[in-house]
Amino acid sequence: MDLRNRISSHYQNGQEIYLRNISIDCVIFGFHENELKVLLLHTLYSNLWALPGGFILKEEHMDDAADRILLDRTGLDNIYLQQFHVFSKPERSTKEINQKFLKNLGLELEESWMFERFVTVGYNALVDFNKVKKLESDIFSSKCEWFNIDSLPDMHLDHQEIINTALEKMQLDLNYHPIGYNLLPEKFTMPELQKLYETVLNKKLDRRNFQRKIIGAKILKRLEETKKGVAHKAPHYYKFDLKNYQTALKVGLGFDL
Amino acid sequence: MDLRNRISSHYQNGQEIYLRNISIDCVIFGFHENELKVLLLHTLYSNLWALPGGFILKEEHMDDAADRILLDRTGLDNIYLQQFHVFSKPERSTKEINQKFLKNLGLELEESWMFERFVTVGYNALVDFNKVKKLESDIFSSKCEWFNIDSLPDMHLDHQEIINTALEKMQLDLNYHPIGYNLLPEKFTMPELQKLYETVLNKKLDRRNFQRKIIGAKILKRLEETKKGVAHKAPHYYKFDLKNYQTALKVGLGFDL
DNA sequence: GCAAAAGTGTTAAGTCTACACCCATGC
DNA sequence: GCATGGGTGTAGACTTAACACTTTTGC
Repeated sequence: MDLRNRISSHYQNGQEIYLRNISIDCVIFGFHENELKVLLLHTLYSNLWALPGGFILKEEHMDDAADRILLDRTGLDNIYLQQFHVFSKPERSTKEINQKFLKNLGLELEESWMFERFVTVGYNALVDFNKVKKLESDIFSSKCEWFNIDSLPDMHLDHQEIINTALEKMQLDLNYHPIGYNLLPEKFTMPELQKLYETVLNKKLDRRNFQRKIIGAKILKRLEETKKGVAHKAPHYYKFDLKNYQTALKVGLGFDL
Repeated sequence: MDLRNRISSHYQNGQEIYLRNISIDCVIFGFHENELKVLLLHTLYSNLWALPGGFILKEEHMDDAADRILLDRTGLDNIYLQQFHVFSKPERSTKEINQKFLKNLGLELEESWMFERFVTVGYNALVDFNKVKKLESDIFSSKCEWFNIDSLPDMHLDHQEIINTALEKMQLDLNYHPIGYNLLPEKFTMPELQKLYETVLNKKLDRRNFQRKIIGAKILKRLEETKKGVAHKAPHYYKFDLKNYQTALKVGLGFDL
């Protein structure tokens, strides 16, 4: 089935398998070369970029739908994914915009469940940039790429607002919950972890105090192994102590950074 | 139009005015005689109690829908209402349950938009128990009553879980945001405010430290007037300094209690 | 005058911030 | 051997927790 047919079929029959009026958009953060990245798709029907999103199957838990969307785009499984906000402006997507998009693809339809209003649930995900080998666009997009958080392209609908809210939410969460697992490689150095926090929080942290606090939280295990090939004292590698990390996710860290 | 007709019409034609597959449930907290209360409706179709809920009109912002629901039940306007979580278990409401409920009302239907699965968005509201003069049930319920948070009756669907989550969320929020406005009368004493915090947090707080912190947050204005008719030193009345209160809602209090 | 609860201040413990020195490595 | 950046300790500032005494009021 060619792309046009698949899109047309989605517009004409999607309501048979998906819930109506509700969608999911994922803000997938990655961390690479000391920069915070977001995963975006280039839409086929406009010159805009969109968040990876999708719909909820009729018998599917919404969280599973978000997992599925993430898996489809990145091949990643078992990711810490959380809903953070519902976006529900009535004008956020309209029949007119949708018809225009379809027209750009050479399709025309009078009625479709896709023309109805959608309320969208925003999900946050933190993934290991390096583990993402596959980047697959969906049927509405041609490319799937990482963008630096502070040089984003023009965005589809209210997706810029969704990203802003996701970032704010993540910064708030940082004060309670650890991050890093899923976002860093399995072994990492303390300065790398600190860079991550600094990037997400967008502020400098004291190296010594940071180390003391994180160590105090007991979410790390220090390895004997040190990083090789650096022109200075070799930093230790650490990995997360998954058991304590999970606990901290639930009960919080107990301090601010 | 009698009640049965109204319900029947809602089941048969509701989809013309409401979004499908998505509903709203409000956890409305009130504070009275040192106890935290929740507003519940007694369902007509079962012996269970339900959260005040409803649906989103096709051209309505979801937040407005929540406001409307609250207004309809309590007559209260301009309430601090926030979405806190989306509940989306596929089995949380089923066609079978709905048909059973209808049958209890002497109605029978083969198909209805109401038989489809619903994802529900939980909203938190804090209201002044004393300002709520009107308590109006909706078309699915016979009574609208306050219940003590720790002696709740048997609940409809997953509404118990929704209340639990709402309470947890509110306890978390307390560490960042002030509460009290909307929940207390316009003038209140410091011990009354403290009781409110103690009740919501479910723990004792030191009277002196509490006072110092709250005063330090500058969200209160002390009045000259004192409470009369108490067999001990008369406490001052306070009211909220709305301007600073609003700021604190956004930027947080800056301390834990 | 006594019981009950409000108002206020102080001290000690704990936490956070800021800062300096030493150490290991590649070049 | 020197430049770079990692590893650790500590003093001072600040915040928080614990606690006691005085005040006002109704009875």
